Amino acid sequence: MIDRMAAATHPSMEDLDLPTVMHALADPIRLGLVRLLSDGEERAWGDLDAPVANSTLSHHLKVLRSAGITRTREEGKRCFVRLRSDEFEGRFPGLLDTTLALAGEAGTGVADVRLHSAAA
Amino acid sequence: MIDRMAAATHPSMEDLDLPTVMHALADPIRLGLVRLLSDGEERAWGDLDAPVANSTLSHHLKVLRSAGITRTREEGKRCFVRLRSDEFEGRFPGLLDTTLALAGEAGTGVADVRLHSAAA
DNA sequence: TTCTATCTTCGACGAACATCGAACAATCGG
DNA sequence: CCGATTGTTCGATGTTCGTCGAAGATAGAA
Repeated sequence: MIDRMAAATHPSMEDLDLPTVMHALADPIRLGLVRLLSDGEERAWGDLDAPVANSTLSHHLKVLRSAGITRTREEGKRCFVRLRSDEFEGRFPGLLDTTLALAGEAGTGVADVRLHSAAA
Repeated sequence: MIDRMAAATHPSMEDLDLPTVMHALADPIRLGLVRLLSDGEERAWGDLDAPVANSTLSHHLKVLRSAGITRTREEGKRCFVRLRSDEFEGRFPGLLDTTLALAGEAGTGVADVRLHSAAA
């Protein structure tokens, strides 16, 4: 149907509003993903190990992408994800850094998202 | 039924998790309320002028209260609301300040919540 | 071309959510 | 005691959300 080739659509930062962004950050799995990506490195989709089905993981990544938080790059058959840190910082100053600092601590209700065995 | 006298229940900061807090901050009306309270002053419930029915406003204030963001005080027949700034800062450092800074700007999707004519 | 790996989309489900009006409880003033 | 004021709760409605499995689409390997 869609577009592994049409390159997953990414919103312009100007088009984003605060409620949308907050909502994207209001889920344990998505916070776990953001935490995993917090070092700024790009990660392969297939290396992401979250406690949900692949279809659900795809959904969560779409929500993060739609909220301007992550960028997805397609390379052949595989996908890579990373934070849009700099751009996001320009639109919502401080929000990502603050959230990452909080999501990094234990007991904050963030899901355990890690990398599959063969880490990069 | 309940308890204008049992004093609206407020959670302990340790019992709060990040997804809950983010969710509370993911609504235009609630962000508008938080913005209105951002100066730290206590406001009378009846002075709050939000574009929703009273029952809905009551609901939103309950969500904020349950997320540890606001505190409600009852004095006789009337209610007063204020932010739990200091306590909240201790549990989620930086989050409230960052959010308030962002909610204060235009074009961020925050609802227009103000005070009724007779402002305090 | 055919098969395989890699995501994405579809369709469905139950749960949670925002919203309203009406009914209710509590307090204060006659 | 009666009535007005002030929020809160209830019940209902329509929407959105998180989740899954199955089916689809694409790129590369065989």
